[in-house]
Amino acid sequence: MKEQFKTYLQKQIELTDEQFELISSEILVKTFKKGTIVMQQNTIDEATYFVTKGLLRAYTIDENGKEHIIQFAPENWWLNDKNSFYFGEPSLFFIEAVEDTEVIYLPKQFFDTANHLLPCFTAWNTVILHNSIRFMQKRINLLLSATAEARYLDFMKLYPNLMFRVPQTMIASYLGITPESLSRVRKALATKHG
Amino acid sequence: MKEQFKTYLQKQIELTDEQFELISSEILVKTFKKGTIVMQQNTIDEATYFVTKGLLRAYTIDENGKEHIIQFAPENWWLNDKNSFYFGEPSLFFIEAVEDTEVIYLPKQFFDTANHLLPCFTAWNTVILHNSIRFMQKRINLLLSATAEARYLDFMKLYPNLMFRVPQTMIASYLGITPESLSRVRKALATKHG
DNA sequence: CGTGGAGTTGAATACGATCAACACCGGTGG
DNA sequence: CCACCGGTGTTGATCGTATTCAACTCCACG
Repeated sequence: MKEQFKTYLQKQIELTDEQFELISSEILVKTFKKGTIVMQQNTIDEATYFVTKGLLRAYTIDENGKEHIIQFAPENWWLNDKNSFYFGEPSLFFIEAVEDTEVIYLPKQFFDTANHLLPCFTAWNTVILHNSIRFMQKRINLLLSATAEARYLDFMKLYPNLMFRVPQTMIASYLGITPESLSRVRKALATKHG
Repeated sequence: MKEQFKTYLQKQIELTDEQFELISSEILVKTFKKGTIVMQQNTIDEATYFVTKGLLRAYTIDENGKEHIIQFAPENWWLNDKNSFYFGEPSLFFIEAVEDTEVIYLPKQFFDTANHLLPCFTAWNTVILHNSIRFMQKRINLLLSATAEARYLDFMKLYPNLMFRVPQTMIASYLGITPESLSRVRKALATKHG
């Protein structure tokens, strides 16, 4: 619920309870059952999701019907489709609830008012954006340069907890390989390290 | 020179000549001959480059000595290594001048003062960050889902001018394939379309 | 118990990588 | 003016990694 989001924010920036009251009128709490499509491709919905419980994934489907996962969003992660959220264009992704999930739904104007009322909010949000770019640059580099095995090892280091929450099929589609290939990579690693 | 940067900024945001004077004291003009390494990997330099003339590329070198291009930056593009620029950690990339190049060199404090003196600068900078994330999300999706040929076609649409400025070897390493493969892709496309 | 989805394994295939040779072009110096 | 050179791109032959398609196991859940 909103309480958890407030706690999170107060850990990140200076924020009184009163200030939170002012900005929180814009936000909604939404829950989704496992497997629900939270957002369809090619739709416009100028909002960001903040996950308070559960797990979301953003993915595309190519012309052969295969899914490709752009990003996972577990607890305390942000997720949005930039095309839709920020530029008002049709979304590139689908967003789906991988588990039963609860999110804070933040329309664009939430950010406008937060930026107005809380000077430090802007600076903090900028850090998040830079950090997100840093992560994506690293991911691009891995996709360009690393083998399936190396990418899998990196994934395990980056999201140790997701390993046990996400079916292997989805991990494979995040890594850009088939589920069969991932299975073989895992087998090779297992025999390698005993 | 700085004049070109001013013109660029004034097209983007409200900015008087006096305001530009105030913020421009922080910036430097630098030039690099073709082939110069502008920034080494694993160095810390908290600055951003704005290209006024020429072309930069950001790339990594893997353990086999192969290069992988993360990004090109032609005229009026921004380029930085987030690790170094924003987080003060050793850089992930090399940056090299692909052509004789002139840049505006913007230390981190330039952004601090610009944010202070020009309220609209922050908002505009945020748009740039969101846009850059959008581009990277799209690139990740392509790397996950598209064949070498499809990625090449997308590259041509996105950077029609770079086609003729960048050696094929570099395009290949941006696309994540070998120069030989790119050559074959081009041949296949040529025979396909006459 | 059965049923269906997730994961594993095997065999055949395809796509891009690798290694090597060669063509082409622009620049340099005899 | 020509011979040489190095860098860039092309082509061919072979190799390797991941894909595809199919069968099978294993649970979780009804």
